[in-house]
Amino acid sequence: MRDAAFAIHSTPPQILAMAERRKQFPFDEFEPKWQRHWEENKTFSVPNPGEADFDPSKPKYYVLDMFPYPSGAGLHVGHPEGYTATDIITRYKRMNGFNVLHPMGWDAFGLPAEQHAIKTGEHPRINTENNTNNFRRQLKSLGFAYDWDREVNTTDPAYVKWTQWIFLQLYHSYFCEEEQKAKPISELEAQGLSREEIDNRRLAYVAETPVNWSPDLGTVLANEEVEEWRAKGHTVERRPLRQWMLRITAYAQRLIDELDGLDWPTGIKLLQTNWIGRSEGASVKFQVSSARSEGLETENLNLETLEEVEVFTTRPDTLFGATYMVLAPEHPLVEQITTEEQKEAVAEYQKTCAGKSDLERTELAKEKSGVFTGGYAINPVNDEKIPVWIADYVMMSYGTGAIMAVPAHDERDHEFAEKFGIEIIEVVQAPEGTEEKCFTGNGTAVNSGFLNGLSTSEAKEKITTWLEEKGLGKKTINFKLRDWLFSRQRYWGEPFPIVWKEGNHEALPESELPVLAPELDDYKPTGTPEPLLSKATEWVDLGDGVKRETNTMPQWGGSCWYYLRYCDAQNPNAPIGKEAEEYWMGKNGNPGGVDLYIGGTEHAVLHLLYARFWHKVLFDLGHVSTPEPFQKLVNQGLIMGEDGQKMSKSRGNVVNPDDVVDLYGADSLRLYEMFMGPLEQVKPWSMKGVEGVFRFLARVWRLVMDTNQEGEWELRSKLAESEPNKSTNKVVHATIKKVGEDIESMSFNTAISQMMVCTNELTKLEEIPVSSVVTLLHLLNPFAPHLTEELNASLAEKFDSIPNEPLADQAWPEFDEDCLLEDEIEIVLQVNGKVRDKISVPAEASKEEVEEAALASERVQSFIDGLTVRKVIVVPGRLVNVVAN
RNA sequence: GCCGACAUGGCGGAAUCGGUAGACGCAACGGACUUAAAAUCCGUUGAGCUUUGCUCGUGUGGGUUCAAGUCCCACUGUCGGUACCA
Repeated sequence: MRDAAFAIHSTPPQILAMAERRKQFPFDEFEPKWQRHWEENKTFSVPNPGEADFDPSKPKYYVLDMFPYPSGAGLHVGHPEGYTATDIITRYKRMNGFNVLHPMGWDAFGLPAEQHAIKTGEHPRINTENNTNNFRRQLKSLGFAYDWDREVNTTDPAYVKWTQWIFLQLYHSYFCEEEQKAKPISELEAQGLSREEIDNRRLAYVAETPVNWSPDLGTVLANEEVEEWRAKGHTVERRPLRQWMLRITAYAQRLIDELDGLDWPTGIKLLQTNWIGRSEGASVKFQVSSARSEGLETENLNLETLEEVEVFTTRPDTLFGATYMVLAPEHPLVEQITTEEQKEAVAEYQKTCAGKSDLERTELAKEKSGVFTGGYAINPVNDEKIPVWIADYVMMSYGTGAIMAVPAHDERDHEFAEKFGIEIIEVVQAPEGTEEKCFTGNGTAVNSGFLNGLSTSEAKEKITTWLEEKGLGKKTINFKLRDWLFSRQRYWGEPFPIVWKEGNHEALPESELPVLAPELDDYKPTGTPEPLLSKATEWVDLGDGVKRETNTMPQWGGSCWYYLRYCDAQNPNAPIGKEAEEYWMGKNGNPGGVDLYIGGTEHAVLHLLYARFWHKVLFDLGHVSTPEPFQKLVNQGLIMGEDGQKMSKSRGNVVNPDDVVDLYGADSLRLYEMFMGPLEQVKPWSMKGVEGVFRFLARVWRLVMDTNQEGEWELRSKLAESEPNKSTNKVVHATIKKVGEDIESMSFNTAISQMMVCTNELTKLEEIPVSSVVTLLHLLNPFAPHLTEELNASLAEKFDSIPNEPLADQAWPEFDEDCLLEDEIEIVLQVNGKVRDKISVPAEASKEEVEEAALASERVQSFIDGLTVRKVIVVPGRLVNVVAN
């Protein structure tokens, strides 16, 4: 997936200079060696149900990384942060007897490859392949435990086929409101609906809509993408275009409700909920004069010439205070309503607005603007004539594109009314003590006829019922979420499996998938909204007036379902086989299939929302067995530059992982990324910090290895097959306990510090028990797999008690609670909450005994001398607090 | 403006349920080893003071409690998201 754009980098010389090349242990020899070992032995390949070697007795665990967009810049240090975390979990779960699925792949469609193709004339596939190879090399050099047999690439024809297949599932489905789920379109056909009626209900449909069009990129862009490309100097303008849309709004309610059962950060849940933006209110119908009905300007209304405008409001209780109405400048009724005198001003204003993007409209939002249309609306509650304005603070794309304006109780309306001298009528009395110029809270209805005296919530209810009875309105729920604009005019994306016949779209049969784009002579944009693929006239024209759809899908298409493909990556007959889907994605009593998903927050309302939508459609249609794709989500925090600023080429603070691996080895990079601080936190890079963990790994190495006279590495003479003593056992078992618990809670930094403590203890010993060392190597293995495997292999060669088997294939150590018990416990003695002394008592001492010992303390006595002891608080195993005055 | 997250030594951070604030690492300083340096090893390192010890100390101000980094109220600052959504 694309992340905040990172430019090409290599670590700047000043940072490299800090790290002179010192190899305290030969990581450059054993790291590639173990990587080769894992690759040749397919150590981390995991079989599917039904395959040889599949062990059904083991529980499954699916650990997923957000797959990268293989940019030309290569990995940056942010990638290995999340990847190391999932890798530790993977290795830990494997050692704990799970079948672990931990795959990697490439989100490889996208504009940068196409930009490269425009420049060089080279097919984007070649550039993509080069970049992918580089990314794969980099990831392998970090020793991640991926099952590379399951590698997927969204641009692979075998993958494109199933992305298109899923699009067709959307195309062939509609959303059944009663059952709140997707159902086959064939049901509507059976009901005898017309072609048009059916097309209007498909989950994938064609509509004319205003979009962000960039002439020099030659494509439309999602709202979220506009800023990024503008910053790179491209122009983006708004214009209406006919586009493919996906009906994600049908799922708005479920996308909110079903977040409930997910183990996601509350911030992300909130972000999605706000993005979907549910608001409850009422729609109200207003009669509006049209330009032809001069009558409205007088007292004599000519009802025959009235138009009807519907508005949405969350405050129907303020209807009596609606003193004007505003239509969005693009509202279709504006033309009919505008009077002859106002025509010129209105047209002028519309023109100004049309040239602005949403963004510009917002930037200029400080000052309200608008124009009176000359038309009037009738307030249905009191038959008052209210002026109709157009203003760009009303958006065509939300609600009905029209509002009733209540200047007394809405800040925007208030500002507007003040500027243009429109009447302001108070209809909600604020509670005592509230002094606001424009009260927007809940209060008591006043000046509101039959609503007077009611509380805001009662008034809302009463007016809504009243409107419904009169047929003037009804209770309505509105969502901010818009349907998903799903087509792009670029080349490097999946073509739609659609053809056009006599102005109608038609799906290609499954047998014709994948539909692949033809080679082009040049990849330059057409300069018009005509998609690039339209240049391939032979490919487009299928004869008999049948033409191919020339738009392509956005990058999000491939990333919406890649986690499913990993489960059954080679399946030629389906996107995912039933048995594989049920095993890896299947129910464990959880709504989500993937057990752990780690990635950045930048996809909170993009990929993570889109993927949930597709998954729900597939669930409704019976293709997957859980309603949600991702059970547990964790966001890793951004890694800042050494200067505390965001890493960027222009600041010269970018760190290239290749350089770090070169200087300190992959294990050091992995360990440092985990030792920096809590995974989810934003934190600055420090080359000195890398050196710190490098020194720790060197200490672990020297715990086992020593140089002989010839300067060769050999096992240390202090190692012995002896029984560890009590205190050694205590620290080792405490480490087993803490590291296990910390991995489970993803507190990797504290797990590492405990292993540092343990290493320091073992280093001090005159005779080092190999069993303790090997236990430490097990614990450290998920973090620093190369070093630990190498040391373990060396030990196994010499000592018979050590199994000659890679750590990755061994079980996670268990701790013995008895080893953690102490004979004597240190008790802190406080007087009035201040620490005054520390005593040692037997572990089994009773409360009374501890209290007695505490009061016997000379130091305590000296502090309570002359005072009366009021209370003695004994916290078993911890402290005694003597309260005296 | 709104929403969210965060605030602890010179720095990154630790502190499970309210119970010894500063684990672990970095940096700094002192020592050992060395002809010397690097590496390594050992030690010191929150601040202040009248230094066997005492006082202060987790953004600010208040509160609850025998006891507050942790809980409650109010505020300030930093970062992130979002923005005329009726």
